[in-house]
Parts: sequence; C-alpha cells; structure tokens
Amino acid sequence: MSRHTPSPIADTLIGWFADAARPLPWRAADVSPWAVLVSEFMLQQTQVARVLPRWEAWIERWPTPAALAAEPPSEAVRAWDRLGYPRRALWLHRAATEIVERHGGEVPHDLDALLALQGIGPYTARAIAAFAFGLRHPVVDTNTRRVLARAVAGQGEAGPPSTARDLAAMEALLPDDPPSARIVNAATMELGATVCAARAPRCDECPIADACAWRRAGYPPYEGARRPVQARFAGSDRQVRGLVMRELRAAHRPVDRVELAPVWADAAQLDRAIAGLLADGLLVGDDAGYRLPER
DNA sequence: GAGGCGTGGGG
DNA sequence: TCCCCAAGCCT
Repeated sequence: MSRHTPSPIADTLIGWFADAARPLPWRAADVSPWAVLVSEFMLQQTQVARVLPRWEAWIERWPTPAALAAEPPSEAVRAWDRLGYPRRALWLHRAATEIVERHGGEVPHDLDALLALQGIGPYTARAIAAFAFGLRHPVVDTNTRRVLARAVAGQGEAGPPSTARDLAAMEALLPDDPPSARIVNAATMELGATVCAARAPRCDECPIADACAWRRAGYPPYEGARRPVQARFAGSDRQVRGLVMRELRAAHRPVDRVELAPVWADAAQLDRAIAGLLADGLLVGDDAGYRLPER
C-alpha cells in the first residue's frame, strides 16, 4: 500500500468536523461495538432523526448481542416499530445469534467476518470496523459518493454505485494514520448529510467549497446515468406489507386471514403481500393464523 | 445486476 | 400536493 500525498480536502474536513459534527450518541467514545452495529443497521436507508429514539430504547433493552439473541425474533420486529424495512430487524436478530455462535458474543473486527453476518454488506462492515474499532478502511455511503462526485470528480451527482470504484475513490482521500482516516470517513459522510445535500446543497456553508471541482466548473448539470426512480409507494405492495406488519406487531396472538381483510380492499394484493412476508420470514402461518416468528 | 423492500421528512 | 430521497442489503 503506497503512502498518500496529504489531501487538502481531508485536512480541511478534519478541522471542520471537530466543530460541526452533530453529537450523535453512537459516536460517543464509550459506546460498545454492538451499539455501533445496531446504529448502522438502523441507519440503512433511514434518517438520523427517526433512528435516535429507537436506538436508545434498543440499546437499553438489549445491551449485548447475547441479550438480543436470547429473545425471539418477534420481539426484535416489535421493537423495530415503524423504522421501516422490518427485514432489518430480523437480520439484526440473526446477526446477534451468529455473533454469539461464531464469535463468543463479541462483535468481530475482521472485515470478512463482519461481511459474513446477516444484513451486513460492504458499507456496514467497513463502518463497524472503522467507527467501532478504529481500523483504517474506506467507508462509502450515499453521502460519501455524492461528496466525492462533486468535490473530486466535478459531477453534480454520483453515478451508479460500484463498490470497488467507490472504495478506491475514498481510499485516495484517506490519511495513512487510522485515527485520522476514521475522522475523514465520518466527516465526509457528515458533510454529505448536512451541507452537500442531494437536493439543495448549501455551498455557502461548505468548508471545502474552494477545493470543489463541481463548483469550480460552474455547477454543470449532471449528464450521466441516474438510478431508476423508485416506484410510487401509495398503493404499492410495500404499503400493504407495512399495514399487515402493523397489525401483527400489535396483536400478541395469531391473526387469521379474515381478520386481515380490512387492512386492504384488494384481496389479491393482500394475499400477495402476505405471501411475500411469509417468504421473507417476517410472518409464520398455521391453522390458527399468522404471527410474528418466535424462533 | 436489476428489482424489491417501509416510512417519513422536506423542498 | 407530490415527488425526491434517505448511514444498503439480499436475491
């Protein structure tokens, strides 16, 4: 691994982060790797403000992987409440079980061991390694990708994700020493989340505006490929799944098909949603009806 | 590799 | 109002 020439962008971000970082509780010095891991699961595709109260409650109730693994998945799904993508609650419970079984109840440091856990992909594995353990890895999320696209590549938006390419781009920005690299990872994400926003970037407040290639080029409009627009939510199977899950979280007993009928008028679509939830393991069904998974 | 997956904040 | 998009991952 070759040494880097110092990046003025990285240096500026380190100074900016010292003042501008939001005091998020999972960034506190005394939080456990497990607490960091839980935050990363919850933050997948979900905003900080919505995660905060769920994370506090979760860590208080289940302060260790073993504590969560000792309870049925149904309790994890209930505690997940309306954070969205409830498969993540199932995956987090599964990951806790795997940590107990494979790693003696301790969150592993190793990237490959992290990647092997349910629900942990390229972003989350590196985020845990970097933020929980201080290891020097590039961490690339959607905010990072946008900041690099603008400040370094001079493009208004990040193109389609490519893990290898994105990691290489961030690697080029990272200082050699792990503590500084960790801060640059966090600061780049923070800048994208709070200043270099997707819709309305606040360039007048940006600490690296002078170094920004996109700004220097006069903010050219983005010409490259965009990610496909997300299907509309209203009336979607996703909405129906959410409504069914809401019923099942509230009911601490089996709920049969007749009782679910009022949830959605289109019976075929309701059946499709239930079938999908069963396939995902979010529901189990028997003669008594549907319920959240107990094991 | 594209598509599917919740829910809600903000422009 | 409506639409974008949000600390991604799995199949």
